[in-house]
This record gives sequence, C-alpha cells and structure tokens, in this order.
Amino acid sequence: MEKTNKILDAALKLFVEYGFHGTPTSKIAQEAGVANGTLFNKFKTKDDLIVALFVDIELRMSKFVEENSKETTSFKDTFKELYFASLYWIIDNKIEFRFVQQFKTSPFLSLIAPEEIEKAHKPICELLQKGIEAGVIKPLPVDYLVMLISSLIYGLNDYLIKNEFSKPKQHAVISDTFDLLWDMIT
Amino acid sequence: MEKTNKILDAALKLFVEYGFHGTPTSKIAQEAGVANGTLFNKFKTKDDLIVALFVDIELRMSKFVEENSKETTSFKDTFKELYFASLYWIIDNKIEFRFVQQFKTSPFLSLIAPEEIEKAHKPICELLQKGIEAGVIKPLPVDYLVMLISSLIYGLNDYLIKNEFSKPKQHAVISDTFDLLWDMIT
DNA sequence: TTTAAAATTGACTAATCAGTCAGCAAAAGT
DNA sequence: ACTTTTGCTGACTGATTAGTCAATTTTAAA
Repeated sequence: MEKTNKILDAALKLFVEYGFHGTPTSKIAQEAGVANGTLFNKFKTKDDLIVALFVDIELRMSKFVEENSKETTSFKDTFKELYFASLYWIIDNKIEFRFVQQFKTSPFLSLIAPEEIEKAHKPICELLQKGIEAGVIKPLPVDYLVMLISSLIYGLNDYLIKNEFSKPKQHAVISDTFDLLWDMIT
Repeated sequence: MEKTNKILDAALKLFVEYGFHGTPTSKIAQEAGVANGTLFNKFKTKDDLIVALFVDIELRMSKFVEENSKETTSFKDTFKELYFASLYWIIDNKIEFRFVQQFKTSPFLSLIAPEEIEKAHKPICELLQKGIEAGVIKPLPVDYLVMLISSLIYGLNDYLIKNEFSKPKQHAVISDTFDLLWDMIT
C-alpha cells in the first residue's frame, strides 16, 4: 500500500475518533507507520490532508455508485438503483461517511469550492431532470428534490445505525423508505 | 448580562467560525470580555463548556417550540404548529443550529447521555403516538417517523440557507414541504 | 558499478494552549 | 467599621503542536 494511502487511512480513523484538531499529525504518522516528515512531504499542511481526504472519499463514493447502479429501461428502477447503491455504500463505509458529515458541518467546508461539493450530486440531478421531463417526477426544482432525497438517505442511515437490525430487516426498512420517497416525489 | 452567558455567547460564535479545537479558551474569554481565569471558574474544563453550550441551546429550542406552538383541536394543525415552530426557531437561530449540527457529528457527542439527546424529541414523539392511536398517522415506529420528519426539517433548512428566498417565498416552500411530509406519514 | 535524484527519516523549534493560583476587589454578614 | 466570603483577575507553566531540515536510505539512470 502506498504511503500516501496509509496516511489517508490513518487520518480517517483518527479524525472520526478524536476530531480534526483533536488528532495531532504525529499520531497520524505513527498510526500510518511513517515518519513525521513524510506526512508533510505528501501533504503540505494538515489542512491540505483534511481536504484531500474529503475529496478522496467523495470520489470513492461516486465511483462506487456509478459502478454499482445499472441503467435500466424503467426510470423508477434506474432511480432505485441509484438510491440503493448510495445507501449501501454509506452502510458499508460508516467511518468514511461519519468523516464526510463531520467535514460538511465544520469550518473546513469553506476550504472547498461549492462546485466540488455539488459534483457528487451530478448523476442524481441529471436523472431527476429526465424524470421531470418525462412527466414521472413532480416538476419541482431539482436541487429541492435532491435535498429531499439526500436528507432522507442521511436520516435513514442514522436510524439504521441506532437500531441494529438484521440484514433482511434492514433491507426491508430501506425498501419501505424507498416507497415512501417515491410516492413523495411522483 | 451574566458573565456565564457572555462566555456561552462568545463560545458559540467562535466555535461555529473556527471549530471546537480551533478556538482557544483565551479567545473565548477575550471575546466575552472576561478574564481567562473566569472562564475556568464558570466551567471546569473546555469540554464542560462545550457540553454546557449544547445543553443550553437544546433547552432554548425546546422552550421556544413549546411556547410557540398552540395546542389545537385538529391533530393536523397541532402537528403543523410544532413543525413550523421548529423550523422558525432554526431559521432565526442559524448559528445555534450550526453549532448543534457540528456538535452532533463530532466526537463530543459521546460526552452526553443518549437520553439527553432524545429529550428534545419528546413532544413530537408523544404527539405522533397519539396520531397513530387515532388512526391519522401511518402505524410506523415512532422513532422512524421522527427520523423522517427531522431529516426533512434539517434538509429544508440547509436548502433555505443556500437559496436566499424572500420571506413570502420562504414561507411557501416551508408550507409546501409540510404538505409533502404530511402526505408521506398519513 | 558509479552517480545522481528522489524519497524518507526523526530530532528539533517556535509557537500555542488548557488550566492554575496567588492576590485583588466587591459584597455580604455581623 | 470590621471581617468573611465570594467572585474575578491575568501573569504564569508544563505540555503539546504543526511544520522544518540536515542527514540517511532507496531508487533510477548512466
């Protein structure tokens, strides 16, 4: 494994556990098994590391969702694919998602251009636009729809974490929530 | 104004701007116009201050919602009162709400007993329970319903901040969102 | 093999921070 | 008026931190 990735990995783990400022760079280097100086060789500053980690995670999530949601002939099914892929990534990458949440509510968010943050919403935006044009989805502003959908996904994720359901039960809750969501936007 | 409140006020402002660890206690004392030592006289540690601030804000929000939502004879109207009061408090107390969001996604959350966090949801839980018993609300788990409602409120708040609508337009969006929410849970 | 370039190291530093404490000031009690 | 209690102050400290850099190792090139 590349040292850069080892550092990102260690940083992720420690940031989620102790917070951004609560985690010294020396601890990150130690956890990653590299020297103190190597960290600053790979990332100019600690802030750079934090931002790089955020961008990396967003990219990994986008890639997963893209690769794991098949395009189908039915609009509803395509939308469902996207919904499930997103949720499954979040569920399987709890720590990554906690970091993203922490980052997005922190002052570090201002270090990133708004376009960069929006980028993750691009596939869903495009799909919704098509849905509206096809008359399937209610003709509401796309960013409003994205808000409705993503807040529901985030909330559902928190709910699933709090209640440790069995896999089938979990799947049922996710599926039922999709139906509620679908009824809401169509 | 009490010195304790001045400290809480200064801390709130600075925490939201620079983050928890990014804000030195010395700056908080300075901003509050009190001596360094006074801060530690009022709050044993910095962590104590952070937790006290969170509890204080949650209390203020609960009090506002309670005082500004009239009980009506119609279940729907009572529910609507609660929904609007919550949203209006959040909109008028953006900084407080940003702090709450930052706190809830931070490792500091573990310093608080889960019951303390749930306490803010008590009124809505009770109301929903009644609504289910009266056959108005879908018979879903109450904490699931609370999740649906609060995630929508949080999302809507973010949406309203991003799009700086005029007051009437803002009210219209809030009202329309209520209708979507109502259809979803009944 | 020799040489040059690139990556890695960890001891080091200047700065910063949370929390202390001896003393001062203001109330409150007698 | 005198004493006691309480609240407040800010200079101080020991510990910690982000980031540096000269020296060393590893890799690549000739």
